[in-house]
Amino acid sequence: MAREIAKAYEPQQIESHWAEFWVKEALFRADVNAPGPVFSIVIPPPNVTGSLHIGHMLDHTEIDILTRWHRMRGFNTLYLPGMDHAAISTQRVVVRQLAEKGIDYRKLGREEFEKRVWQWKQESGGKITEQMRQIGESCDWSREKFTLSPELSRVVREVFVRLYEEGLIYRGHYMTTWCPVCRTVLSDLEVVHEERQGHLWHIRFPVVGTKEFLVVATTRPETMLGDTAVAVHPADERYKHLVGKKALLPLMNRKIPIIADEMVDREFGTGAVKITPAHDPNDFEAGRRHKLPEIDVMTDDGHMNGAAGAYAGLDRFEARKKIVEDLKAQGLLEKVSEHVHAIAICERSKTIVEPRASTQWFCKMKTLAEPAIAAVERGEIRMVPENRREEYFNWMRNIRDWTLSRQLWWGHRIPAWYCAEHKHVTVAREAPAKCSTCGSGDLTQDPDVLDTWFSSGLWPFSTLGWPEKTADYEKYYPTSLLITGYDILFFWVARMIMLGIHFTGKVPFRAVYLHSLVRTASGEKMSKSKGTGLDPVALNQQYGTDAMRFCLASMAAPGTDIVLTDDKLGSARNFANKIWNAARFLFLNLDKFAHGGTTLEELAAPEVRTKAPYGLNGTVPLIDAWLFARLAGTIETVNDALSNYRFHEAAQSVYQFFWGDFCDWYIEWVKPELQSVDRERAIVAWKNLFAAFDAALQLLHPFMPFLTEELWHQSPQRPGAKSIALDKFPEAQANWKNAGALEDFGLIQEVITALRNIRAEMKLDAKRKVAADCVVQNPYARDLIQANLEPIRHLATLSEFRFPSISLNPSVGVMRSTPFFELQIAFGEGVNKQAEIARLKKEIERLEKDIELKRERTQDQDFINKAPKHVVENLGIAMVERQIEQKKLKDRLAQLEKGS
RNA sequence: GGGCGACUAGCUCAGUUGGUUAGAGCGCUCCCCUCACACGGGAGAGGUCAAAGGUUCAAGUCCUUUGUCGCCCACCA
Repeated sequence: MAREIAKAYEPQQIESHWAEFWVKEALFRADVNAPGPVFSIVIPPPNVTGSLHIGHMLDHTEIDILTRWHRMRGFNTLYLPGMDHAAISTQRVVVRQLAEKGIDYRKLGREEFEKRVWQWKQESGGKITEQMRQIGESCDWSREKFTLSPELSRVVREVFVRLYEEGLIYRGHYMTTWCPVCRTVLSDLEVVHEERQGHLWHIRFPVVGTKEFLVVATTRPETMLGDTAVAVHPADERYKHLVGKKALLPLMNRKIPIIADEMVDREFGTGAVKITPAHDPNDFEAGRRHKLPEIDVMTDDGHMNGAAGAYAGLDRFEARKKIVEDLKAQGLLEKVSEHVHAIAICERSKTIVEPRASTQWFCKMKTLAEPAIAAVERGEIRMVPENRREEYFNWMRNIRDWTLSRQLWWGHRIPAWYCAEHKHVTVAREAPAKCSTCGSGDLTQDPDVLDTWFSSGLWPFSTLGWPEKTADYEKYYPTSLLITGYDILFFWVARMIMLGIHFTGKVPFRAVYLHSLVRTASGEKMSKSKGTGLDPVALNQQYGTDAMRFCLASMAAPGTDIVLTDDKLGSARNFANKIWNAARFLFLNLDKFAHGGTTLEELAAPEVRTKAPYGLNGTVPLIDAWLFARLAGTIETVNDALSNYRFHEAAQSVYQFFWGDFCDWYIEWVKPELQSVDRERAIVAWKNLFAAFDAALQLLHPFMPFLTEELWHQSPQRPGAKSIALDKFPEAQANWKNAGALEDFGLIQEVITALRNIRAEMKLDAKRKVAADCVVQNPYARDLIQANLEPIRHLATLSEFRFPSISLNPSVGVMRSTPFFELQIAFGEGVNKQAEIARLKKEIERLEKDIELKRERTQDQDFINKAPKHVVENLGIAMVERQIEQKKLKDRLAQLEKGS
């Protein structure tokens, strides 16, 4: 039964096959009744508008690695998938699409528009979950959730009503931030600040009844149309005499009071400030203090409105230009100075936002924040990397009320109704029949929807059935872990903690791992909807999903951002190919070997030869004891690293084990043994090879699920098993640990490397077999080397490996030595003496410096007295070793020079 | 205006609690298409750990200052 196995790993077909298999077999469906400790994780719900971008790829890779790892270790595991309705960005997408078809969404009307969005969601909203299936995420698809589903909307209303009844949600008229492109109010978090070079316009306000001017400085001249006062500091001598008088607002010819207020900074600008209560947060407060009228001069889309007099209808920036021109023409522009200031920009539309007083729904955050701060302080939620804690505390301690309402159509409609007669508010879980205050039946629901993060804030418990005490909720809440990017720490993580504790009395997750962001080569953040990023789907096609996963994992050091490049993906792809080819070697040779009559099952039944303590008598070969000791160490490192979200360390460790240890040394070492005429011996070799390979596949599976699943199925073992994903993660056996074997094999490796080094430096033909001599003083080391004579000869391409009883004569060949052994290849084999002389000189000099440093230290009384004993001892030993080595080299050099 | 992080090999980055000779991948040099793999094998070169002080017997690692870069938070017109 000779097999056909491709020479290079071709991931495409294999991936789609197993992706389909995992979904079809519903392998990852969680069972509340299954045994084992619980590991539950909910996905950071991607936007329904989205397709898989590189940030998701990282998120999802990390989540899936940990999920698969836990599952294989016997945890009752749930990975719950889902999507976010993403109020503002979804609305933007659909509005744009309609506009492309020449349809104005406002003309459609709300009901029709919502219908179109749902329709759109039906058609293309599932893209990202489809991609998640393709990349093999081990989700429980039967539990998939959507934030705007009827089921979760119920939870949203429940929470809203409860918070309202507790007095934590209120409606009021305050200063808010308005985006003229999105045409909605935003929360603080949706606004980003950017330093820009701007201007400070100094404008003359004539003081009524005098010839004086009061000069005010502003960065936004267009807002002056809504000015209702000018303020100076009460103690400012320059202006004291003007307080109480009126100023004439230029262009509008409105008389406005000159007031005194402590808020004014005498040092800034002219020390006089125009007050625009409707368009500036400070001015809003001042307006309240001084009972000033509030004049909103803008429309929802950033044009000047009817209150703006002659400027009505102009775009806000057009209006600014015109106003400046007009002021100049009237001689009222004192001067213009350069001014650097931070301007506020809508995170989504990138337009400059406007401070604007409006009536909105808010949530009081202080009371919610306190227990959320405490939970992290007490360590009930572990935050990784830890330095993010400070950021979290800082934000939470200075938290401000959350603007909940949005002037959008797509989202959770606010469950508040107003009666026609008195505008009484009725907040209810379901549409009420009459006003709760006056009993009127003429009710209208609030047109606004909730900030999309309101429903995402409930995600860990809303998805598990809360407020009902469902089996899922009881079993899987609190979730074990949250993995997401640090860019949404405040948007999402903090709010989940606050709302989770408030409503369930428990933290929503035991740990938060905030991962790195993936950046472009130029260091720019690749984020949702930006379009700057690499396309992971295309890259997965090109390199393989496993390679992508492994690449991301191996770069995902906590706290550092990732720059993904082709060469890195390429090397991960090479690793996948290496694994594939190691398997190919196993399978092809196994087939050949099996013709001898031994069944595959027999060969594959693991029988690790490390049960007895390994020794030189041959009962347990050194190579096996060494490999399984390395395996044990690798398992330990991987487990430890993954427990601490150190993906890069886990990946690196398994990479080194597979490539460096298993392929480069173990396979090469046992190759001759596998073909041995001694069939018993060969069978045992095969069993060990398989046992190690099997463990390696399991170890690799969380990182590279497709490749390992494929190879696991191609392996001849375990009849009846369904998937490696349900197999066990390898556990290090107690008798695998073997410090002696590690050390002893290390010596053998040194011998082989030293021999190869001579060959390479002396430019010997790589294929030419040469004779070498070896002198070992230490009897144990000599026995060890002699016991492994055959493999050494094979791996170092030697014709003969001799152990002369007399010491070696440096004048007859090139040598290498360590404290344990001396090796020599004679000049007759074609080596260059002069090159060796030069090398020796350099080496002696290097040792000289090293010895000198060590000598100084060993003579330092402070060091001897204060450093730990073992450090002092080790240093002494090291120095003596160096001295001996140097002496040898000097002798050798002397003899070589004498001979030449 | 506050707060945080980074600076280690040509490039991209690791480096847990301070302790012999600071690691990896890619790139580079030399040799090899050996019957798993050239997406490979073997052997190498390459670093005064941004700078200056300090603590310590001992500093890439701890402290201070400086420089360069990046990020977050912040209602100064």
